[in-house]
Amino acid sequence: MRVPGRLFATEALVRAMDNKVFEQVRNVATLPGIVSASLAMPDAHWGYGFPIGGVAAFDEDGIVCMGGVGYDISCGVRLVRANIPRGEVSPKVLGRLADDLFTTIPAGLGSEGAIKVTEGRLEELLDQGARFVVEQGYGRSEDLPFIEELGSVPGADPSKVSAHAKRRQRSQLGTLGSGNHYLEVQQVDAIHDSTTARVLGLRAGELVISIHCGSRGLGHQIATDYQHTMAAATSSYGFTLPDRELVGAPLKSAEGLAYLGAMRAAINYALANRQVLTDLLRQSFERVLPEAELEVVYDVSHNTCKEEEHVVDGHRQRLWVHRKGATRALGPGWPHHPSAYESIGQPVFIGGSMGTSSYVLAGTSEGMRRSFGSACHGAGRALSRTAAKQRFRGDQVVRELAAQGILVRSHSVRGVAEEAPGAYKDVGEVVAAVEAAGLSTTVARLLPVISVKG
DNA sequence: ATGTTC
Repeated sequence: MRVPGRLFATEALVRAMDNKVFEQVRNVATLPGIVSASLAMPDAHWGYGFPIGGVAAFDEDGIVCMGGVGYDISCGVRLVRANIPRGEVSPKVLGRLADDLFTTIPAGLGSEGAIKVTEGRLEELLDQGARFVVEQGYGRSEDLPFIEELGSVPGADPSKVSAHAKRRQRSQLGTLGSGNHYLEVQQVDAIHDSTTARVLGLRAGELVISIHCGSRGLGHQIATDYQHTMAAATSSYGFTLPDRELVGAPLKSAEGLAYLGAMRAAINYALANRQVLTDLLRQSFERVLPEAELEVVYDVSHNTCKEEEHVVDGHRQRLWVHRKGATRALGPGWPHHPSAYESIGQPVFIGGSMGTSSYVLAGTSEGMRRSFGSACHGAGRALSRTAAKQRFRGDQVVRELAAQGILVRSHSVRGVAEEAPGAYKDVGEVVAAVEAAGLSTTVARLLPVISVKG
């Protein structure tokens, strides 16, 4: 190991962790150019090469690893506030909203949207992200300051994205996908930090909407393509690795630069995807609940590699920070923050599971020192998908949640069983561990009202 | 996560 491994968690969470996580944290610590420590968040679990919940930063002489980002490039969460109290919406209207969202928001494996992007326009989309789709009429220019990187990460290189990856996304812009992706209408249940909540426009009892999804088939295909490129690079640059899943290329190499260019294109695709979904969301609310006024609170990813400046051992350094299942949570004054958020750290959105809480957090200066400005990303599974399917029945889960007043609309009964609340750890415990470690502070808790899933 | 095993 070149650096120590460091795990942020409570004793109970460490005991619940797969031993594979510790092995993977240790493996990542051996990689060329890694700085300070190989980190894992309290929701860490076994992933491809890196643990999901893993954070690792490399200096310019280090490498970039596709396993440090994962297959769902730039998966993330956008929070939108509706500026209307739940109490002002009747159960009947909530039911109509659930049905309208279910028909309006394309979701599910292989789901397709109504938008076809021609090849020429796709290059612009991959280069400009949410900024491009706003110009095309999806959403408002006022949304852009409230998206990470102002809606468009620089340095994307669409020419490094394979024709196959481009083809796979053909009808996928503005779609949720499947698995743990969802669109959820929630109510602000508890305010933990009233000052920051006020800055974010979050008021107890009001409705908000979380959109959790990524770059769909495009990002997945980029990861698959570069897995092969990186394997070839690893052997040609003569790295010896503890795990072949950790293949990577020097940051300055042709292969490394190509991956970074393609990965940033996928980031822009994901930002555009969530922007188009926001537009569909507004259309749905406009039909059913026109009193609502939908404004973007923020949009943040949890599967990325980003070039950032951090202070390490007293001096400022340019680093490439891999966050895989770890939310960027930069401290106050972070680059590209909207002026309205001058006084607070980067907003962080932690999804629980269907039927449980989600949390809004904010990054801290201490998190900058301890985790390169990173936090957890979710509850983390307690049961595998297979185990969850054996334990739960999807139709029964839907009925039980309906009895609690939570409306689930899903394209897949089996998917609901896999995503049952009982298949996940307690998200509150994970969030408490992040806060105890000083990585972020808790701002508000959200409770589900309507859940739209693939 | 993923046209869920090229």
